[in-house]
Amino acid sequence: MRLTEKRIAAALRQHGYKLTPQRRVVIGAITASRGQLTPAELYRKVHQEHPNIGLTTIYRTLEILGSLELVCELHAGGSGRSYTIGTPEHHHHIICSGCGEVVDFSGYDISPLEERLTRETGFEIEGHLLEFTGRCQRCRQNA
Amino acid sequence: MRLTEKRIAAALRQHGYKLTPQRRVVIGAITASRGQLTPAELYRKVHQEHPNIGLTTIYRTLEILGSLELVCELHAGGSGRSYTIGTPEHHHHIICSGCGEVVDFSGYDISPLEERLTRETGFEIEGHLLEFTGRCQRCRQNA
DNA sequence: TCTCTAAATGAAAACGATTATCATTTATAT
DNA sequence: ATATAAATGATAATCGTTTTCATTTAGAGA
Ligand SMILES: [Mn+2]
Ligand SMILES: [Mn+2]
Ligand SMILES: [Zn+2]
Ligand SMILES: [Zn+2]
Repeated sequence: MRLTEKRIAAALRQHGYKLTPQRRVVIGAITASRGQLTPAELYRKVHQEHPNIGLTTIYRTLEILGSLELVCELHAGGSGRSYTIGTPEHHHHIICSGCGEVVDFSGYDISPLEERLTRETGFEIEGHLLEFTGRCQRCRQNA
Repeated sequence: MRLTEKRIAAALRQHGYKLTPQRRVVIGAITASRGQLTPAELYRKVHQEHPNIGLTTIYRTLEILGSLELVCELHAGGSGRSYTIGTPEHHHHIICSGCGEVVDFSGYDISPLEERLTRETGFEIEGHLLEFTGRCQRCRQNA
């Protein structure tokens, strides 16, 4: 279940951030996309409708949204950042190498593995990164 | 079990790459390190003993070693690339957020989850990214 | 509704990391 | 020893991201 524009706006407010037109536009664009977006892609996308918005603001907005976990940062793709809309619960991602579509999944409990690692290595686990890449149904059929 | 300099050299040869002094030095430095190294760090490290080596060569060597899976690329750390020595078998990483030490672990079978995802999402899984961050024993004691 | 102020914006410049170019050197096969 | 394709390194170019700073503005309060 993906976050809605309304919820994201409310969360921003709750943390004392102002709800500017530029931020609304960025939130709208992320929410509308099924896939992952780089800051530059997002910029191109919103700049058509709203030429009065700078790339810097895109970066700043994404940083805030990321810190509040309202968007997810993806890592599996090569270099450079890319983002996708967040969800209320902890989850992970599958990313299509064909079209870039991002599918969330949850219900996978990683803590047994964490416990094993703590036992075997002495590490205190702080976080994890789990992503899959693959080909979505549509991309497989078109090939 | 980490790859040795000897094995890496042999693999390079096997794939038709020349074994230059610069490549030997890079391989030696990666093999000697317990942690992750960025290209720039690697450069600093080898430049002391071998001033006749360019940063460009570091990049090129790492790209080759990466493509042959002789080194591992890490993703959990913030921005920028970092590398660590490879192993013969498939494995994953735990990275200490304190000192940067990288510990390999294997024996974790991710395919049941892959099958579940294929069933539920229709994706054909191509690859995955699984990394943990945490604090190693030593860093915890020093804090 | 009007005023005020800290927060936000955007243009520009600065910055760091990575890649491309190209003349020179060199590892390796013959 | 020679030949040659591959590799190197200095430099410049490029790309993504951050900083700076003068200007604008959202939202709180009167
Ligand atoms: Mn997500
Ligand atoms: Mn490894
Ligand atoms: Zn697809
Ligand atoms: Zn440590």
